[in-house]
Amino acid sequence: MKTSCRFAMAVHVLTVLAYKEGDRVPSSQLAGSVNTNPVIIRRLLLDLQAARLVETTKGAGAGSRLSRAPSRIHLAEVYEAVEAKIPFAKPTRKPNEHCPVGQCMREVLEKIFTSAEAALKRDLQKTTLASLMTDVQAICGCHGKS
Amino acid sequence: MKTSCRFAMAVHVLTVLAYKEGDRVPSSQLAGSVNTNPVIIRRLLLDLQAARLVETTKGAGAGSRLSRAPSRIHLAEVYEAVEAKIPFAKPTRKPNEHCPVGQCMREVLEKIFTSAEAALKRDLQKTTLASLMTDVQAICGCHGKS
DNA sequence: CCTTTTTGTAACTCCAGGTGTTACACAGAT
DNA sequence: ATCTGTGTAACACCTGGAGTTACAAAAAGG
Repeated sequence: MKTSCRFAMAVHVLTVLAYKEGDRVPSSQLAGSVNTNPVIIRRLLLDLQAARLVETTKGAGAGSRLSRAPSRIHLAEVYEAVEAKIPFAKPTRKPNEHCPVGQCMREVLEKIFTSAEAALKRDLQKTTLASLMTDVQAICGCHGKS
Repeated sequence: MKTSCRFAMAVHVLTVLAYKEGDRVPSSQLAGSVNTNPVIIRRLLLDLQAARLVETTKGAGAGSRLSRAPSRIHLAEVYEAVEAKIPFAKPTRKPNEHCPVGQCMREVLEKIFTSAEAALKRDLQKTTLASLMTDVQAICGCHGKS
């Protein structure tokens, strides 16, 4: 299994926003922190906006901020917001028609994948942005704005 | 998140082998069931061999078979055997040196990813090849050797 | 109204990884 | 010796994500 970088980037971005405590942060600044292109960040923010995790405004002095307290944002939401909708890849080619096992393989795999992904989300649900921030502080000792 | 097709293919292959009840099955036949190329199957079998899930012999009348009873093979093993070693993608570029959050992001994400993957494996562990076979029977009614 | 800042978005390029294919050496059975 | 089937290399191909540039449109401030 593999995630795209999007989940890691999203967590990074949201953590930065949490530290900014409601200040509007432009995509260029977030891109600086993640060390990527502002457009990548904006595309990510679009997903986070749709999930009501951040609020973004346009214009001079504008940018994004969290739309909720960090304690009320858990990582399962982030995962759902930015990660691909189809978690487990199914083979592109159809299974052999004549093989009895192949016929119902897709259905069986579907069940397994759904259950596994649910377990994964349950685990991510245990971590909130707030608890993540205390971890960050414990590790590198940074806290407060910028 | 996304898996490669390898996990789905591996489950498919192992299920077929389970139905063959110890008979040696050549890669060409397995490829026929999955509807892919025999080389793809052989590459997959190499991983399954390394994980001691199947035994493969060479020569005329040879092929692969399960090395254990289906009830003693659970999907977490299969997952570990064939899936990429690095489950969650980390950004290729290093985070900005000047950003305090970026500094420890990797470490924090590592913890989260490890925990999430463990949860996923625990879920897969609940399904054995044998229980999967009863599901297959329930859905499409096939049972016994091909 | 004009300028500045910043987002949203399109149109690309680039790259990695997985899939598929062909070809061939080697191993084992009869 | 022959036939069957694996292990493996060397490709071509395709998809998806990351990155980049460019530009229209929105909002704020004079």
